[in-house]
Amino acid sequence: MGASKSESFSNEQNVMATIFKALSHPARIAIVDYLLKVDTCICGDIVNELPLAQPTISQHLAALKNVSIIKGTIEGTAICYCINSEVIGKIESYFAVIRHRLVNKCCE
Amino acid sequence: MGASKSESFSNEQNVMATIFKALSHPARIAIVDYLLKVDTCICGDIVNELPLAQPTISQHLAALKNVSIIKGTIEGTAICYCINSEVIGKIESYFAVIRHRLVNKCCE
DNA sequence: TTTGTATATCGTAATATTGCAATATAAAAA
DNA sequence: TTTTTATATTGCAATATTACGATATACAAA
Repeated sequence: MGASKSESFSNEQNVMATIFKALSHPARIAIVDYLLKVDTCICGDIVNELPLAQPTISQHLAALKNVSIIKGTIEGTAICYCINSEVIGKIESYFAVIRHRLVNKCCE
Repeated sequence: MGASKSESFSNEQNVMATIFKALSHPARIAIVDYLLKVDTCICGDIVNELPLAQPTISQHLAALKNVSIIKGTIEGTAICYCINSEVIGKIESYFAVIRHRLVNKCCE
């Protein structure tokens, strides 16, 4: 085998795993970091910021865009990428539920 | 190549990517879900809960344990796994920072 | 000690990811 | 139209992940 048996899990479980997979590479964390650091939404000069070739950055951006962690808006020739706070909120509430359920659990 | 160039990124970026990678598979999300659902910390009957073979579950548990999302305590022959709220807190503060920096950003 | 129970590790096949050179696309500028 | 600029896609090699049968380990019970 080798492929993950996603049919065996709930839709919600697959969705969360897919979101976390998008964040599972340091380059993509670095892209999120950079998008947060710059004041305005920034376009493709992420290529100058990271030690990766342009096609590689483009792939990582696509991975983040596919799960809507970032959004891209066309600005002339360039594309302005920025963080989509909606998905951030979804992740936050996932952990809020965990936090809530952890109260009065064992192992502490 | 094919290996991710982790040397090129900050330690914090690698740490966060590694934590998210541990959560990037639906079986591991299902394990976290299950650990939250059961009242007490549960041991290896996760094998009966998920449609995966015992060695596969063991691998997924090891992946979660490696990044301290879960902790395992030996209880006789069995091992009692449970969620480690410390790491959950680390992830929560990561997103709290993002949330904080998203205020007054563009793209909304 | 032998047996049973719980979990981990090994070996390996199938599949997915990563990275980049080369190339394509698409819109603005000349 | 041609050129430039910004980004995406293709193709492919290197590497990582996933899944599981077989086997090992480790401890408890008989």
